[in-house]
Amino acid sequence: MKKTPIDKTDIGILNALQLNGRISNRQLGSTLHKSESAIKVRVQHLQEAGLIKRFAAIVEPKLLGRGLIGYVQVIVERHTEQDLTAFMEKAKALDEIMECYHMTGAFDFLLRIAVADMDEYSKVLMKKLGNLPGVRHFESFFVMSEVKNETAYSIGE
Amino acid sequence: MKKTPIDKTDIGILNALQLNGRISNRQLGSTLHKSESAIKVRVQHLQEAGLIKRFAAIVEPKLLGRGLIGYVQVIVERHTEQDLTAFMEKAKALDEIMECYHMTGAFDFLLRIAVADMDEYSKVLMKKLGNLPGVRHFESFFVMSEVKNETAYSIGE
DNA sequence: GTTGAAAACGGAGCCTA
DNA sequence: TAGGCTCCGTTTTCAAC
Repeated sequence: MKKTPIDKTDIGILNALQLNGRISNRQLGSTLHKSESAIKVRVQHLQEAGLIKRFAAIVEPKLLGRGLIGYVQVIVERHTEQDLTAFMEKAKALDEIMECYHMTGAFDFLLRIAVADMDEYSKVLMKKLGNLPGVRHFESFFVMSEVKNETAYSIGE
Repeated sequence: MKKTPIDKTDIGILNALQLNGRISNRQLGSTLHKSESAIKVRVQHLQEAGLIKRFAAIVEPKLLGRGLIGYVQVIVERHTEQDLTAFMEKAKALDEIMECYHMTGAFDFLLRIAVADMDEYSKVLMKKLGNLPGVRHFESFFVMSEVKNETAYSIGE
């Protein structure tokens, strides 16, 4: 069905496609010394195996009215399965929450919020995050400047 | 030179390309009621204007030996420009640091680290993060499970 | 690999503000 | 008249055999 082990060619494909998701199979083949068809089936397999989740255009939120990025640490009231899953379901549904992780340590969830400005953040915090179920405590931290934001994992193997 | 205002067609293009970066111009045109050529020049303009930063394959780090994600809060010794820029330059150069933000509030930088496992994290912390210049304090938090990780900003205008 | 289909590219001409 | 569009021929890429 699918090949689990990854070889050097797959690594080359993954590294290249992470940097340019629109590179042609032919061009990939010429740098990796494989035929276009060989590249094609490998890319398909990488997608079916879930190594490539999707192809996406990476946009600049600053230029699209989502320039304020905040990270929010969340502590919930009780750590029952119902409460945790209820929180997670609601978090997934909110457009302003770009990322949500269940964390180890001093807090339970870490959220990445993207909004236009502090006015909107204030509204989101009160009207939306405030209504998330079972929350005991929020603490917000804001991004002043983005030093690095890399989507491409450098794969060496 | 370039068109700053974004219209409804651009919004449609951006929303679609964020979800599928490999959708064809022709297909985009048919849903947005424009010709293939019109879509093509708009996508070019969106790239030149920096609204689209790049196209990328989004991969699954768990399947690529980068399954442990940690967030690290960093407090630096002094907030001089030299110290801050020195830290940022070094952070940018480290492959394990996928994201680095200069933050407001109780700590100075937030790092997203992707490594294979706790053994590797321990080494990275001591050998690499420990050598970042001017650091006073680290605090690490780890992702137990990823509830949501969205790269597509929903653009409404 | 080869071949037919599909998509991208690039230019000419049209329409509108 | 400049910007944006459509139309269409050419080149490149895709996809199936």
